[in-house]
Amino acid sequence: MSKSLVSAALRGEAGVSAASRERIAAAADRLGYRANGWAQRLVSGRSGLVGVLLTDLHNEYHTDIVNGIEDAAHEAGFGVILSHGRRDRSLLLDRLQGLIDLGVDAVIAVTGHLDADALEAAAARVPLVVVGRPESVPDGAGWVRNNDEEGARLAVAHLLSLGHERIAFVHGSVRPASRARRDAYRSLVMEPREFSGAAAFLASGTGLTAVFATNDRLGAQLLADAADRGMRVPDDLAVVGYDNTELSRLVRPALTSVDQPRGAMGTAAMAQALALVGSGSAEHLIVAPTLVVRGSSVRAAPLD
Amino acid sequence: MSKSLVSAALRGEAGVSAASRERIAAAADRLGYRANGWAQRLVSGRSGLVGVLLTDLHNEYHTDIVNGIEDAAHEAGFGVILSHGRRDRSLLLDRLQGLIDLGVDAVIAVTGHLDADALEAAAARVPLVVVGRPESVPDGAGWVRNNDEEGARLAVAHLLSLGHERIAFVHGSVRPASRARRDAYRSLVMEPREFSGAAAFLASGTGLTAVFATNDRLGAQLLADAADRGMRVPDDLAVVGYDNTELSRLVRPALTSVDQPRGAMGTAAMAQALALVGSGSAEHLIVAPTLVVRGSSVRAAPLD
DNA sequence: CTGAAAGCGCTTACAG
DNA sequence: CTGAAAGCGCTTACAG
Repeated sequence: MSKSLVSAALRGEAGVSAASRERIAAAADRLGYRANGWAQRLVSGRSGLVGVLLTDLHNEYHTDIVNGIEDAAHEAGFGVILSHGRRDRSLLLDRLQGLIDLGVDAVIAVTGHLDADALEAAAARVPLVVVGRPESVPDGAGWVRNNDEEGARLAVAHLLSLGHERIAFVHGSVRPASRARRDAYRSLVMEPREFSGAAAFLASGTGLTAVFATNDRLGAQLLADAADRGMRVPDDLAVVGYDNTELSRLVRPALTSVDQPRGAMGTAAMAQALALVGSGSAEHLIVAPTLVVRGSSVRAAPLD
Repeated sequence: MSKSLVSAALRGEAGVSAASRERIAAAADRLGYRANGWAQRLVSGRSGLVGVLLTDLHNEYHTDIVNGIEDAAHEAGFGVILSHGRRDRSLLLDRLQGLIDLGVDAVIAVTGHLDADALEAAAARVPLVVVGRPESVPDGAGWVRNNDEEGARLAVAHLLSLGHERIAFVHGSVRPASRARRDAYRSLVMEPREFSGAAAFLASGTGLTAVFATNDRLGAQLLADAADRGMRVPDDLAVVGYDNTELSRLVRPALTSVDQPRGAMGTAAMAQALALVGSGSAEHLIVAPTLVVRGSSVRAAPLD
């Protein structure tokens, strides 16, 4: 039983008799032997690992994308390593560097918070796929995002179809995704009114009858603030959010929201990462959002 | 400029002149050189990495603990690798094995979902710290959890002090933490009534006036279901949750909830992991929960 | 500070 | 299938 035989058997290489394979597996089991991963990686030059960089763990949007990535990675025999930079730019860069130094075969950045330079630098060192909407994506990197313009259109068209004419847009931080939604909103509404934060909107007292929030958290905040002021939703105010997270189902009235196919986005991102590792090139993908109607915009809507 | 000098300089070892250090750093920068981490780990036998095993990403409870771990790890010069097994037992075991195979210096399992055997096997292979409440924790492993009995006592005492006499307990899956809360609840209430799930409670129509939910998600679900049935909270029904997550602040009325010092728990877990790596032994830590009163139990409570 | 040597634990050919 | 050899890219002594 040579060293090479054991190595081949343990890695499941062809050309090892069933008898040896079994004997070796049994012995390894008995001895608790496991190949040293660092030595394997050192010699093979590949890690079998893909690094996932997250902005924010505590957000279902990110989580479901990660699940999609993990499913696809597992199927391809890859391990997934998660790292998260909260919303701190320098922390995010630090974690990105950490993943690259670790030697992952590819990085999937699930964030819109990295600037062009940082992405450029990362893409030069490792196959890179971005999920989300940063300022720009370097050539040669993969990219998956939803069609924000279309999502905004769905939201606004829904409110217009309900007879609302004075519709506001509420955003938090102004990032590319939010900006795209706002631009689409502007092009569809006669007198666009934008507010930064739920409080600003409600304090304005402008008599607007509907609001499109750029994410569910803001949407939920609007519902809470409206309730605190004794406003009835959707009668006094109709609200539409974005992301269709669990939150949209837990609040009352439940929140009408634009859905992104998160699992599919993760799976596609992993497929692009594999393509980059293999052929060196990857496609970009823009997925279509859909609208999920609930009680925050239509009284008779199902509770979900 | 020998290989050894470069190695020492790059690792910031003492005994390298400032001049060499600078020249070497500059050259490395120019060439884009970075030491191969696998080779370093292979030869040093240490990874500088701690693996964190999560049950569920999309839960603020877990997220804040991770933040605490990361802060402490960063301070100690350690990197953090996250891995998550959703709520699937075999997936969780798989990920745990993956972390160990990767060669992390310690594993922090932020979950109560691993059974005694799995924990025992893991602890035999790597310094292990558990955050949460599994069935049992192996000797030699670190452990951090909150005092569930005390948390339940805070919740029930609060409701009793408001004059409620018929208080229900609602749980989801029955795990040790939930069981401990239930046992404490039982010992404090005259006629304990337990329900599995929010729907079961509300369908019962028993005229109970208050409910203690074993987590915020269930609490939020109870609020939603109560609203759907036209019940007024807290007048018709008072609700208390557990975990004091963002959800408790976003729903209306806002949810009274038991808080665990999550960040501190993460920090303590990392400290235990370092102690295990160093001296080989670690303490157990049980932290005290506190009660955060909001509108779901007291009408006049601040909105938060 | 320098430089050559040994070795970390594997995989990869290669001759048998 | 076997076994010896070389090498992956580093760090660790060690003699100068």
